[in-house]
Amino acid sequence: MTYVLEVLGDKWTFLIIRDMIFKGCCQYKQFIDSDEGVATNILADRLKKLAKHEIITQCKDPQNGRQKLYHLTEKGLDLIPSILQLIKWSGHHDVNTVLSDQIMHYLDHRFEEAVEIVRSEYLTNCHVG
Amino acid sequence: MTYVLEVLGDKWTFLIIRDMIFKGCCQYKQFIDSDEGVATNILADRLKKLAKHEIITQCKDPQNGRQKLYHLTEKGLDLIPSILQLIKWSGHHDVNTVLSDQIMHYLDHRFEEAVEIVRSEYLTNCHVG
DNA sequence: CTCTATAACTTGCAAATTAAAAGTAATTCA
DNA sequence: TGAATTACTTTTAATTTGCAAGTTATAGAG
Repeated sequence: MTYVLEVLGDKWTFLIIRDMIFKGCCQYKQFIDSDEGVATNILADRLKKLAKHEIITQCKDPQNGRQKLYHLTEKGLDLIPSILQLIKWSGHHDVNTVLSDQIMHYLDHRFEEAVEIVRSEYLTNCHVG
Repeated sequence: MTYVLEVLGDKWTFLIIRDMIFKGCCQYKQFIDSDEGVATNILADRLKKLAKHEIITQCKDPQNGRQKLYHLTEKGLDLIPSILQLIKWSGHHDVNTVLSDQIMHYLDHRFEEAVEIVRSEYLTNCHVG
């Protein structure tokens, strides 16, 4: 539990992982352009930290040598249930979090399926082994 | 999701809620004495914030007028699934988090039951309506 | 082959936040 | 009445953050 906090107990770290899972973000630029507005030094620091904890991997884009690609590891993907539970909580208790009836139904009654959908969607879009 | 971070995106807030759920902490002194070592000003600030968001309630102890009692609301109790998912993740990926086979089995295969057990145990120990 | 653009950082500094220590207020118990 | 306990608040120093401005490496255009 202390480890979870070391890894996730920070706003920006959390948002980075969320943007990877749900927006398919995998480049430095994409995180910077994301609506949250993270500072460049903070982003670099958090990406380094996440890589150190093996939650993400960093590699050169074979198509474009000046870009790097960030991808979630299995350990990172295993955070999907936790994040979905938090989204579910928001759906129930935060007026500003408006989720469709279908999504709420999945979260409330078919949680494991929801996890699988999010996971396989990520793997499809980010086509990594 | 932004709301979750506003509420939980902070190490100490998270630890306070965890200590309430799993250690039955309900007094200022208990949080201070807890192994984590939170500073008094930070604790006061976070308890105020949690009360403002209606995740906990604050009331005078009828038995001892100089004490206050902090209790989780329904909204706060609804965080149990999120926290259990994080514990489950720790059990799988952090070498320092050692959970018994029985607990891991519950988290992996009977998650809803685990949530109910933790919830009703809290309600029993903290005997609030 | 040079020149400009782009991506991914790093550095420096002011501002905000946190931690540690000491102080305060209300209540209880001797 | 006076010491102890609980729940804070205040002060100050240290740490962390956010912003702006560099820096490095690669790509593509001419």
